[in-house]
Amino acid sequence: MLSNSKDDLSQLLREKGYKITEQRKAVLEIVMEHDGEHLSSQEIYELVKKKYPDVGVATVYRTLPVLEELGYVYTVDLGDGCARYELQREGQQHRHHHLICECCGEITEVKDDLLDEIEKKIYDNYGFTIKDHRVKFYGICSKCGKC
Amino acid sequence: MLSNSKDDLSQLLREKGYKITEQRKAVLEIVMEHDGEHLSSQEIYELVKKKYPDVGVATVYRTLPVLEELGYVYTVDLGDGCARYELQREGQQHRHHHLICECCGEITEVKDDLLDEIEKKIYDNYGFTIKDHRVKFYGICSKCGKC
DNA sequence: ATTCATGCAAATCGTTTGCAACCCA
DNA sequence: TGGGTTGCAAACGATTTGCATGAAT
Repeated sequence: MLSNSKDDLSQLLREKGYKITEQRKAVLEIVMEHDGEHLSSQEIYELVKKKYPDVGVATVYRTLPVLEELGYVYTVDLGDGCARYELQREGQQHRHHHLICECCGEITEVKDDLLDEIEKKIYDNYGFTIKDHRVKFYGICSKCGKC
Repeated sequence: MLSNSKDDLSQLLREKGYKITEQRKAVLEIVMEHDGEHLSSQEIYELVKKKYPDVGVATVYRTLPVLEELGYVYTVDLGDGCARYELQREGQQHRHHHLICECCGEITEVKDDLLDEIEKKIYDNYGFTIKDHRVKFYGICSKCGKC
């Protein structure tokens, strides 16, 4: 079970044979400060830079996959041609789904998984064992639906 | 109801105020020759180039969104950092789902939609009206499962 | 004749890489 | 000490853009 606390970073890094550096702490710090957002690597770099001006782009780009490996973040693909990251919530084994409003662009997270039955059907029909999924729904959110 | 036949291209282009050109016909021709594949813009360009050497990259890149608008293709995002296109099948109102094998990389299409119930639940819980979806399942296909 | 489409090359954008200097273990 | 890590700048790959030419209506 992984914890999202920043204090565990050192330990997790050590376990994987990575070195503990200020830069890695900085990137995690920034990402944790933006829970619920879907920042691109570029945006994360800019935020890191603002707080810690000496950190280079390459470091941020190299750190994000490490944080992903350690279970702190995972990538979200919003189809805009850049890698985006989202904080991995504690106790969440699967990625959650995203509702993307075509009107205002708001991204809502779906807390429920809801796919168990479908995944079973797919196993029955295709012999495909599902380990993870990425699900995006496009439509109109409740706010925009009223207008 | 749209038809996937290449003969309708001229008409659809005309309806939208686009001009009918050999290049647009060529791109559609190539895409139709590769039904079932998920070619990147780059790959489509190379295939077009092979058959019609005078067509430029920019034209292919400009044509694909037009074909998408006309309903001939839609984009698939396989997370490899490039735009991929797939032929839109006749009579298919929603995008189908993809099963991506983490072992051999094979991409299988799921013919059934299976999401109606979930979409209803999401409407009930979030007030979000779903118009389309992108669903990818990652796991192990039947062939790889046996090894 | 007008407007839109094309090909080319240059520009852009996000990301990766090579490398010398640097710092953690 | 010694190998992973960093910052910088250059390299990269996919895609887009400006522009003068060319083709379609």
